[in-house]
Parts: sequence; structure tokens; C-alpha cells
Amino acid sequence: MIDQVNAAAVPEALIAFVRLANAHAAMQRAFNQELQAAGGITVTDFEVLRRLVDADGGRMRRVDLAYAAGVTASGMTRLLEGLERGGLVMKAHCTEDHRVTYAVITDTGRQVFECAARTHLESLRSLFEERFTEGEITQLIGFLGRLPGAEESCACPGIHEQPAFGVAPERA
Amino acid sequence: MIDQVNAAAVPEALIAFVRLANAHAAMQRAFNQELQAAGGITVTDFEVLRRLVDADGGRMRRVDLAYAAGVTASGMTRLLEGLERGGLVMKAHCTEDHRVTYAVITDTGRQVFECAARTHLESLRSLFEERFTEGEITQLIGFLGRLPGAEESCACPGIHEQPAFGVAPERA
DNA sequence: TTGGTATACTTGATTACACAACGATCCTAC
DNA sequence: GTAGGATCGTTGTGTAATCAAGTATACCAA
Repeated sequence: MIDQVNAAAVPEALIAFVRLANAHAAMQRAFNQELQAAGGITVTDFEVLRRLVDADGGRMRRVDLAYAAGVTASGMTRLLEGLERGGLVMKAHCTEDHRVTYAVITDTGRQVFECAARTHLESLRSLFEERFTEGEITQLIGFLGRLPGAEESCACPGIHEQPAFGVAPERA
Repeated sequence: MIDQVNAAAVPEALIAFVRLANAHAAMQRAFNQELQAAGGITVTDFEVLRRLVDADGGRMRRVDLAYAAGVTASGMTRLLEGLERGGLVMKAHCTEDHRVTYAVITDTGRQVFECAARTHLESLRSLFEERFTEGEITQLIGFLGRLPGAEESCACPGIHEQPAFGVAPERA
């Protein structure tokens, strides 16, 4: 509505950001409920499990996991605490580097993930396919990939902590 | 990186969702820091102040504000608590409907908003303009608008029978 | 009038993060 | 070796949000 009422006055960048934030909030809420029902996990939990399932040996360093899931290291500690309590993941020590602890997905974890994934992926797919064509989804993915943080990937340490993203917020 | 490692196996809808979520998290973090520095407010506070500044008489019903900002009613109570404590907004009672309390922006609130908006809108604009052309931004806005919840803000369906409490609910 | 239901807002308990500070470990370069 | 600095993970603390439940007002229909 703001977008319409005052369209001329509101910069497009703000509209984009607000829409992105609202869409994110709405989807997050909906999927969290769905996943809570399907396996007692959250969207972020799901993402973590998904990375672990895909990872070699079902395990990843906690720091990489944090980066991949877009949370901080401390956030990951807390998150994994919960998953460990539920028996979905466990710790494993790294013999080469004693600073490192791996998060390893358990059999229970795999089962819970499989079960959650069935419904979750389906509703994710239908949500997008009802609203976009194949080509549009690809285009949307491309656009989103240009945004800061969108491409979190588990092998490039260091970039993560930047408070701002090369936007040069200094002195408007 | 998952997107690369296992591209064939990961449905596009999931990639889109993950990118959207990660981008949101990164931008939220960065803008929160920026706004915290500029005026001691959060991104959601900013959105609330923006709606109030634009609103007729600088005031809105708390419930409409909650809907517009994409938070729950109780979330809005807590949020406004903080803004009231800081003197950025104040309460006003509605004489026609005693259930209703308005949130009204104060002069201080306007000043803080103006100040925060200067830097925030600038970095928002440059963030997007560095990454997208004019046409692409428009296209992106269109895409985002199709997602659930993205258009929060207008009259909640069926809520605004009341012809006018002074605050004209913008129609979509 | 009364009773039922919807709406507006608040409150208590809880959760899911964030940030900052810390100990342990690793890696260099002397 | 060893000192300085980076990296990994955890912990303390703070905060912004949630939900569920409660209060108060408004509307409607018998």
C-alpha cells in the first residue's frame, strides 16, 4: 500500500527491501509451522540438516555450517545444542585440528530430515511454481544471488564478519 | 555452494528460498547496525516510523501498524514501548472506539527518522543500484510482490468497516 | 436487556538469534 | 623453541520477536 499511496516518494530500493523482508517473514512463519509439525524443527534446522546430509561423511565443521546457514558462530552453537539434545546430530572431534569440532548427522537426523523434506520441498515447489514460470524462477535466483550474503558458501572463511557489504555506508 | 555442488539435485524453489533468506539475514544485520548508529533504532522501528510519517496526522492504529510492519500485535506493543520510552512516538486514544489506541509520531520521532533516513535510504539505494539496472529493480519488485506476505500493509481484509477514524485506511 | 462473538491491545513466558569476550589451538616468522 | 596473531568454538548477556492467555470494548442478534 505504501508502494501505491506514495509511490513517487518511495525509492524503489526501499520497496524492494520491504517486500523482500515481508515475504521472508511470511514464508519463514509458514514453513516453521510446517516443519515444526513434520519433525519438530525450524527452517534453519532444516537447512543445517540438509547441508549435513549432502556433506561428505554427513559431517561439517561448525564454522562452515554457520556460514552456510547464514547465522553466526554462537548462533550455530545454540542451534546444534538443540539438535544434539534431540539426537539429530552429534559432535565429532577433528584429529588434524583440535580447535575444530564436526557436527555429524545421526541416523535419526537423517530420518527426521527425509520426513520433513518430503512435505517441505513439496510446498516450497508448489509455492514457487504457482507464482513463477521456469524461466522466471531462474531469473529470480539470479537476481537474489546478486544480493549481499545470498551466496553464503561453506569454503570461504573471512568474508563473513563484514558489518556492511561494500555498500560504503560512510557519509551519505 | 550447495547450489554448485549438487545443483541437479536441489530444486530451484529451495535455492531461491535459501538465497532470499540469506540475503535477508545479511542485509538485516548490516542495516540494523547502520540504523543503530544513526538513530538508535532497528530496521523494524524504521519501517514503523516511516509508516507514521507518511500517515495522515502522523498516527495509525497499532493493529494496522503491526500488519504493515509484518509483526504480531504483541510484537508491536513491545516495539512501541521502546519508541515511547525514547520519546519517538506517543499514544493517543480514539474517541470513537475505545478499544483503539493510536501510535502518533512526535517531533523528536520525525527528527530521528529524517536523520536515519538520510543515511539508510542512501545505502539502500546504492546497494541496489550497484547490482541492478533500473529495469531489473522494477522486475525484481514485481517478482517479490508475487510472494506471500510481500504486500503486507493495506487494509487487513474485512477489518476496516469503520468509514473513518481520521485515519484513512489506504485501499489497494 | 442480555449473551455471544469479534476485535484491540497488553502481559508473561519462551525462543532464537546477535554481539562481545574468552580459552584453546594452530600457524608463522623469527 | 617461542612470541604474535589468526581461527574455532563456547559462554554470558541482551534483545526482538513469538505464542498463549487475559482484559476491555464493540457489535449483533434473540
